Amino acid sequence: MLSLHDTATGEVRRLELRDPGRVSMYVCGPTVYDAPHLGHGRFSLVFDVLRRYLEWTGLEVRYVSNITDVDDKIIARARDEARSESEVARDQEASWWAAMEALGVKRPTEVPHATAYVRRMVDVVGELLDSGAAYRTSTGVYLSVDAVDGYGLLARQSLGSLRVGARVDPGEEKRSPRDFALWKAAKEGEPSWEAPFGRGRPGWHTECVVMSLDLLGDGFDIHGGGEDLAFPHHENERAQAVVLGRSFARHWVHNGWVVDATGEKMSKSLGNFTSLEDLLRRADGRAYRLLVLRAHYRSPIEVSPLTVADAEEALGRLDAMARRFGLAGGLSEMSADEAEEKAASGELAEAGALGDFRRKMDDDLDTPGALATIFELVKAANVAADSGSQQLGAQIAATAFVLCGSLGLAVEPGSSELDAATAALVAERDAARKRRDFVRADEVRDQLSAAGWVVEDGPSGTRVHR
RNA sequence: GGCGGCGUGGCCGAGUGGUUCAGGCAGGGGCCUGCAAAGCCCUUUACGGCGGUUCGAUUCCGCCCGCCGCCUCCA
Repeated sequence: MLSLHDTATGEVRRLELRDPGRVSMYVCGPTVYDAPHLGHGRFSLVFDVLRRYLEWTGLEVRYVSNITDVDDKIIARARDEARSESEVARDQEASWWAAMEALGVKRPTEVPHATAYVRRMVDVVGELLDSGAAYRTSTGVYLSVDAVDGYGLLARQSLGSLRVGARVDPGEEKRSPRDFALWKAAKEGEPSWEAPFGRGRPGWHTECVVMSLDLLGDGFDIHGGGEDLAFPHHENERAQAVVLGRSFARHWVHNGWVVDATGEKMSKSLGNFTSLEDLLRRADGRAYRLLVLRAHYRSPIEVSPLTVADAEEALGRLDAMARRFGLAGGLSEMSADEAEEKAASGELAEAGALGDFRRKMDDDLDTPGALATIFELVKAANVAADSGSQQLGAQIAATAFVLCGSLGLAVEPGSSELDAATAALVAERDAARKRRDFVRADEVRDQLSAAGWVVEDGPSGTRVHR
């Protein structure tokens, strides 16, 4: 069974499931006010890999990830563009899913939208008011963090040691600067909903606690997101659950930053971010997945033209393997159990590698180690084939292919479907080489390369792909 | 100020108290090839500094230097 680092304890511990065989996980999704950037891509990939790996090992995963579609920044953008908030949210959500598809991220099993949960949030805010931990002001409803046992757990700091950052806005009438908004009183021209404590809209920290508990139930298994969400966002969600007397996430998982070539965190406020769209225009989405997998999920990753190109080269090595051994399709969906059966029956080679791979993944998702296992298989497959054991090579390669599939890394042989003109050129090159007319053969190769084909000569003649 | 992380060979990036090696990429040499491509083989004291513990530390402890993050919207 998998062990994962838990932010609440600061330790790697075994994942103890609420319901054996079934995993419930909630990952904070995007606020749809702008184009998704590399950081969004990273958390999506990290949790997609976690989800896929759990599924691959035979667990049933319920993966909920929300869309925040009501928020200050959406309102601000709508205002700037003289559009409605719902239009902004709809458009930005569309580019979110387009980017997710390009990255090969599986759709979560449920995607709750904040605006569809306002009723439930109103109920919860009412309960928090009834409990006495929340209070009303002229600007909304706030939760008093002093009323929360163990506030600061996820920051791993005591309440008293948390420095107060921003000054308290006198207009907010908060009792403590760290109190946070559960409900924001309606302002002219902003989206708002009716509530017993006044018309308004929900605060960000309320939607996730409501939706996660509503869909996954008390004591669900994993709550995840980027490291910067640990505090205060996740802490504030937890605070509400504590006040409500409901058991919340059993395990907190947070991923590290994307940093630029100077080692600085990529963020909107610093302006040093790259949109996913920019990256995907320049590079294969699979290369970004590989780049993310090459570092441990809690470490920062450097994304720069250099590291992306490096990942693309490594990906090319995997694709070349698929080409050499004719791997495709269905294999990549083989589960761990099936793979082990096939390894036992000899259909897949290198059974030891399966165990090795799982040991590494089970150790807090050591994806760099898992990739090393895969690349060792690639080499072993090539060595076997080079020494004449084509079949053994193919079995080893198939094992590597299955493991890539478990990480959502779609290894592809590339397209080698030829149009008639290309096929004719290939035939001509073969003929020219046969009669040792290398001048003509080279001319044909140049023509093919100019048309975007990669030319490889093998024992069975010229092969091209792109 | 509080809390936390990091510093590994040209680059990215794992890992470990001690004999042999993470892995990828790039460069160099070789094999194969008509030439390429792909593939394979080889590639020179790698572990921030100073102390300490130890038979032995890159790995443990202390100090120092440097970098980064959270404490405020942020994946």
